Amino acid sequence: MTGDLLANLNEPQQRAVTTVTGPVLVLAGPGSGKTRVLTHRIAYLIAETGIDPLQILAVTFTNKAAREIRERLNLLVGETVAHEITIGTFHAICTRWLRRDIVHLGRERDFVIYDSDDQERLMKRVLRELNLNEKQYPPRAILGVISRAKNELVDPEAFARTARSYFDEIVARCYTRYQQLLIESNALDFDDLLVETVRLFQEHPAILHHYHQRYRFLLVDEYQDTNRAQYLIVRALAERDRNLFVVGDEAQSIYAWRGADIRNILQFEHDYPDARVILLEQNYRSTQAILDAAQALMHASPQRKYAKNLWTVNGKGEAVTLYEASDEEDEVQFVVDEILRLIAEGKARPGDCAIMYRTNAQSRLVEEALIHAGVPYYVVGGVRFYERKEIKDVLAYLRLIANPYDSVSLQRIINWPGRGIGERTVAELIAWARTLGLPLYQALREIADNDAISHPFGGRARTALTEFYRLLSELHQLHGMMALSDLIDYLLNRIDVRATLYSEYDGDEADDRWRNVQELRNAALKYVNLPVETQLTAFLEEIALVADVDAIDRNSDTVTCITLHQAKGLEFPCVFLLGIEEGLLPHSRSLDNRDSIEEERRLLYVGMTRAQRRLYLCHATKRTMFGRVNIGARSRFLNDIPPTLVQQVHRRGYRAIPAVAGTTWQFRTSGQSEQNRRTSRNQAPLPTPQKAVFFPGQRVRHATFGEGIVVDSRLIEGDEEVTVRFADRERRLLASFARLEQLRDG
DNA sequence: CTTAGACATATTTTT
DNA sequence: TATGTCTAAG
Repeated sequence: MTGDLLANLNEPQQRAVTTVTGPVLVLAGPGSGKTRVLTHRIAYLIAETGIDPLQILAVTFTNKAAREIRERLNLLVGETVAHEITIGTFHAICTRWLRRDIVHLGRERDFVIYDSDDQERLMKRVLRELNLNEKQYPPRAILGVISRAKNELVDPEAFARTARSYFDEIVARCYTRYQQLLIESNALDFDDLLVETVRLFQEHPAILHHYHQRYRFLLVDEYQDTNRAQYLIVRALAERDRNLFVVGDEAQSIYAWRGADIRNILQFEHDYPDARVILLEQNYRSTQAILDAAQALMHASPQRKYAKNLWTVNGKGEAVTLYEASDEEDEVQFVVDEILRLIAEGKARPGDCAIMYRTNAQSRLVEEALIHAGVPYYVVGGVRFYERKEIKDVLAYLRLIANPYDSVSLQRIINWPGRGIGERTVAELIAWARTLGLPLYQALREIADNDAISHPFGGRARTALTEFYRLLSELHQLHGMMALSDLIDYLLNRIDVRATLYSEYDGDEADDRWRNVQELRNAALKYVNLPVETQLTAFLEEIALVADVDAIDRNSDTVTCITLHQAKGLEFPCVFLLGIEEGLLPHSRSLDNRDSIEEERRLLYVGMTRAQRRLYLCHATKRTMFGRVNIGARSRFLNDIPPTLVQQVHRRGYRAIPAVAGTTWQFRTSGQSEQNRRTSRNQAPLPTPQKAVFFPGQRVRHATFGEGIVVDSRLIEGDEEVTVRFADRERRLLASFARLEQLRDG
């Protein structure tokens, strides 16, 4: 057994797996087999040391990572055993613990979880209550400060005491009220999930003791991304047995702006003087050429503690390519042409390629160029499913069914579908409820049921509010009474969501949105096997914490377009990095601060180390941003990579392909772009033709270029390259992407 | 209370 | 450029 688990591990990996007790810090360079070490270690603990799987707790940052670990453990120790190990994100695990014990903190166990959209809505309400201007005090900015405060375990009172600036004093007032409203709404935001867990451990040693007994072996992934609260949770859990195993890489810390505290990993040895430190430096992912360039970048950084020296047996490989584009169009065109070339030469498939950029705004051009070339692609991110308006609206009803005190949800749908409760009435309702110190739902109940109470609502408003209350309580009655999918069906009918959507949006868009709602309804079918009472809660929780279909489908053979942040943890044979320019990477917003500039450097490092075989670094000398042409200098980071490590390519006679007249509109509206996104993602697997389908002289039609005549056709690498003369010019297309429609002669 | 046009606004986002 | 929010008129 030992042989199996250690067989394919290098020496430091083996040490990491077999050092069973005491604190261990594993510094894992990119591509060094970190997940392997984590999973093999868990398997080793169980199989070799006889540790009870129930005593193992493994914490990750993403659901994806948690799932990956679980799946690999299924293979290593079998599903039955793997099932007994606690694996999850900080937030998911804390939620579970809080559901059990939050009553000890004076809160209800059926709390809802507010996502950033909910937080923002709540903060807007706070600002209005406090008569503050949203322009002067942007809700997001205030929430950012509050989030940082929470992560540092600073409560509203402490924050108010230490407020230095006028702005902070304002924030202090907002923070106080925001927290009151969260409690009143029986809601926790993401930060609260962590903070309340820390409180639980601090204020109730017996509960902490319970978990000391339960979890004897702790593993934490991506330790460099932990914030203060997460650090304290880990420290509390580990303080008795000290069997703490953390994995991380300070060079890949790119979330400081979200509160991640790089000191947690840098000071691990200080926190645990007896810690074993293990460096994983052998890289299994990239070529030496890629590693050399990436390392040159990092070696130029003034901030390095655990400098790693990555090496690989993969060989030198292709030189890293540097391309200086004249502008952003040239840049994406180069990338797309290069992808087409690699495909045509059989050196890559679309699914091998990833295009990475600093800001989401850059994705639009990329998308257009890919559509234009007929290459299947898919954009990671964008509007997440559960963040779509229609979905959130329906979810708001469901959340109210589970917890009518959820004031954000209530406010969200108080006039959706429209029922004559306007802004004015809502404002008055909120103000009135506040003077009575009642949650909105209770205030509504008073209006509906208590004739004696005096309130400012006469005639129409009063009727509308009463009816709304009756609707909510009717729906609330159904909680736990029927299967979730039936409940949703009932709801959709009761408020006629379909008709509402069709009245709000026209044809195609309404179709789209209604389809989304149905998709939501189908997602609920998954819960059919749970007891009826728990289906809704389980559903809502999964939605709150599992955020999105965070599975990037690597099976569909499509080019991946992705931000650098989201690319962390992924790998692709061919990686194209765009916009490596001053102002974009490092981003202009990071320039005033040394630390944030270094974070940008690490971001580039993360991007570069995603590449397995080919890496392209691109920048443009001229870029249009916000409708203005900017001259962009190449990024300072490129100067840190010696010219000997990159090969600069030039293109002669480049000329942007003019957009085909009358077709650009396709990319203009977001709705249409959404459409394109979907179709391209859902494209059927590539056919691999044995013989040519097209022949010279044949008439064909292309979705973008229109009708044309086939000039030439030949088979290449399992595909067919067709040359077609269109109205404007000749184009070479790959049959599998171009989806040419064959027209009959006549 | 809803609707059209003006106007300012503009990273990254594991949960 | 393109988005969301504010303002004035229907």
